[in-house]
Amino acid sequence: MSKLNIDSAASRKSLIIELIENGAIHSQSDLVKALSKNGYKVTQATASRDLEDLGAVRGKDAAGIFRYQFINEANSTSSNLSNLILAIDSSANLAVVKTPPGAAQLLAAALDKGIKNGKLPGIGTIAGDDTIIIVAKSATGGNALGKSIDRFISENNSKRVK
Amino acid sequence: MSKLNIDSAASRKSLIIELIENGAIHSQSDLVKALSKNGYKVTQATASRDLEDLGAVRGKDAAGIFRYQFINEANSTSSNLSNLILAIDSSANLAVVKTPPGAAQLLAAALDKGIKNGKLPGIGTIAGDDTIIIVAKSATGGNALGKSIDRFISENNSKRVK
DNA sequence: CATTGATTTGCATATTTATACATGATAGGT
DNA sequence: ACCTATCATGTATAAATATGCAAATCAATG
Repeated sequence: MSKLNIDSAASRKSLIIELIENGAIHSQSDLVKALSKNGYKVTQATASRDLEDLGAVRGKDAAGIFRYQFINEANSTSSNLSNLILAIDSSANLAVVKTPPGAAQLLAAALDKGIKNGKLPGIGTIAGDDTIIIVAKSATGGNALGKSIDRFISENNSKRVK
Repeated sequence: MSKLNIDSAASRKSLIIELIENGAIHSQSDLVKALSKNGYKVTQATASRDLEDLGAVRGKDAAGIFRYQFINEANSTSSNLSNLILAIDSSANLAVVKTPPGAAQLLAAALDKGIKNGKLPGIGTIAGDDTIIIVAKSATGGNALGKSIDRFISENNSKRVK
């Protein structure tokens, strides 16, 4: 794990989020091609699974063209924060959490509580729209912090995400 | 047209909205069966087209089970009200407009303006969550009112829905 | 009520997506 | 280092969905 971004699964999903937000993914084979251009060689089966994990669905846009897009998170948000964690990555003293669009602030609020309580070994967070960066206490604590976050959110929420 | 509700397309779509909101539709063949139980005999192809028209998409729910559901309307809402008209039906002095869940109030506000301006031959509206009833001036004006509504909304908004 | 143009639908099929199973990789525990 | 359990992935295929085309239906008009 760790290192900057060459570790398959998590970073691949981050890329998929970007690709979808750019509106460029019309089918799973599209996605396979786009990933391939960026150095990720996976098959349609993996694309299908990734999209499922990310909660992306295929529907026609305003122009009547199929695109993958993110479904309204309102449903899952209410009960289960762990649904909002799409990927956790780390580097040196940082952990990086990807969320569905718009969910970062909400999830970051929960992480802040964890830090305040001493349940998470971090010293602070910043959240954008779909990404949260959490700063660890130690210079190499990013990786461990990522794992703590995963545990923290899953313990405080009923169902664990697959 | 008109009559109460035995006219295929529009009322079938209304039913589909209900079925989806009840969370009972997991696939298009599910939908074909459910429609059949309610007296609508259509094939999977028609189900596919109806779902497309309604903007419903298939994605896994919190429990990991596939369900059809409505996509976040926020996108289309902003620019184009005609996207919000899913079906227009009429009976005697009433026109009935179906919208995606939650969009009825918004669309009704626009219709109210049209009435106020004299651009729509109606005398008032009531809106629920996904349905608007508009009362026509004349005892048989529902049908014509429905058509006026369609025209009114499409003229005041850029793109016409398919 | 015949004609025309537009809309809806089914049929058959192409396209797309999901998944059972097998395999290789990874992490933990002893 | 070995064993074991868990997870990620590909392969092959099943399941589900979209769509070109033709037939049927409907609306409007003379």
